[in-house]
Amino acid sequence: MLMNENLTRKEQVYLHATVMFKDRGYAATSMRDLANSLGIEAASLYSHIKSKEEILRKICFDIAAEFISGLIDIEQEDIPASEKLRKGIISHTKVIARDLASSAVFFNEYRCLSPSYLHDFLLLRINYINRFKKIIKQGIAEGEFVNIDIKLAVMTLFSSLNWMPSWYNHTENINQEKVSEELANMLIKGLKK
Amino acid sequence: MLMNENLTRKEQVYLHATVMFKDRGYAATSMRDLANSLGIEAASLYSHIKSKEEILRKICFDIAAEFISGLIDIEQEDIPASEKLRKGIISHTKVIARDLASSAVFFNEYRCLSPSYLHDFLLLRINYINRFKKIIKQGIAEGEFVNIDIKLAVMTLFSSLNWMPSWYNHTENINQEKVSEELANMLIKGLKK
DNA sequence: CCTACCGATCGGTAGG
DNA sequence: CCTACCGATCGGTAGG
Repeated sequence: MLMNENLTRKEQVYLHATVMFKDRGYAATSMRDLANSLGIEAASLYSHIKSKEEILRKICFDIAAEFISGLIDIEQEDIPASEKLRKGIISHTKVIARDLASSAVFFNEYRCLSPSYLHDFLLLRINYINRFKKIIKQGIAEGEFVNIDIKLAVMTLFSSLNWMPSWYNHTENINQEKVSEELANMLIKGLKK
Repeated sequence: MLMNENLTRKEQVYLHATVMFKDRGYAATSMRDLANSLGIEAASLYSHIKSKEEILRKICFDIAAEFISGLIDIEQEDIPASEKLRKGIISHTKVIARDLASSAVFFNEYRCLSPSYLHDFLLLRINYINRFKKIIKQGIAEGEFVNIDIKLAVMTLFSSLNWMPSWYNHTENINQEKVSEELANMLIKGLKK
C-alpha cells in the first residue's frame, strides 16, 4: 500500500500512476487500473489531470531537468576529469535514488510520448549524454583515461547507472551513498590508465 | 524495409513482430499494426500463430536458452575467475549482437508475459545471474578481485551488457568483437585488485 | 489469406 | 467525485 497521507489527491494520482507505469509499463496500465488503485472511478481522474499522457510527460521532463541541473555546477569546476566524472556519477545516482519509480519510468517509458514531446525529450537526453562525453574526452586528452572509444565508454557508464532503479532497493540495508561510491570507483577504475 | 526473402511467412511474422515489440513495446503493438507491416489482414496472422503472447514467449525463452547454453562450457574450465568472466561477457555480448531486436525484447518486454510464464522466465534469469555471481565470488575468494558487494558488481555488469541492444548498431563501422573485448576489459579492470 | 464479426476494454466527455 | 455513456480499438474466432 502506498503512503498517501499529507498528499493532495492530484499528488496521489501522480504517485500511483508512476508506480504502476514502472511495474506494468505505460501502455499496459489503463486509467481504470489507476482509478481502482485509488478507490475511485476512472472518469473521476479527469478532474485532477487532463490526460494519461500528461502524467507521463511530467514524470519524464521533471526527471530530465533534475539530471541536467545536477550536472551544471560540476562542469564548471576546475578539477581532473576523473573527479568530475565521480561527482557526475554521484549526482546522477542521487537523482535516481531520490525517486526510483519516476526514474524507471523515465528510462523505460519515454518512448510512449507522442511524437513532438518524444522529440523534445530525446534532445534533452542527447544534451545530457554529450556533457558526460565531454568529461570523458577531457580525461583522455589530459592523459588521465585510456584512449577508449567514447561512445562505448559513455554508453557503458549510462547502462550501469540506468538499471539501478530496477535492482536497487531502498528497503534493503544497502546504503545509497556507499552504492554510488562503489559504482563510481568501479567505473572510473575501468577508464583510468 | 525488412529483408523477407527466403523466409517462410511464419518467420516473417516473428521477425516483424520482434522489431515492432522492440520499437514500440509489446503492449503498444497491436496485431493490426503487425498485420499491416506484412501487408495482410489481422485475422490472417492467426493461421501462422496461436496468439500474440506466443510470439513474446518464443522470443524471451529462446534468448534465455542461448544465454545459459553459452555459459555452461565456460563454467567448467579450469581458469582464473577473471578469464571466466571475460569469456562469459564475450559469450553474452555475442548472443546480443547476433539478434539485437530479440535481445531488446528479452530485456524490456518479458514482464508482459502472463503470470505463469513470467514465473518460469524469472527463474531462468535468476539462474543465469547466479552463475555470474559464482564467478565473481570465485574471483574474490582467490584474491583476484577486490572485496566488492557481489550484488552491486553483478548488477553493474548486467546493466552494462544489457543496454547494448539500445545503443549498439550493426550498421556503424564499430566491430562487435572489438566492442565486446573493450567492454570486458573495462568491466574486469573495475573489479581487479 | 479474406470478410465479417464477437465481446471486452480503451481514453475520455457530459452533466450533475 | 459519480453515473451514464461515446467512438475507437483491442485480441481473437467462424467460416470460407
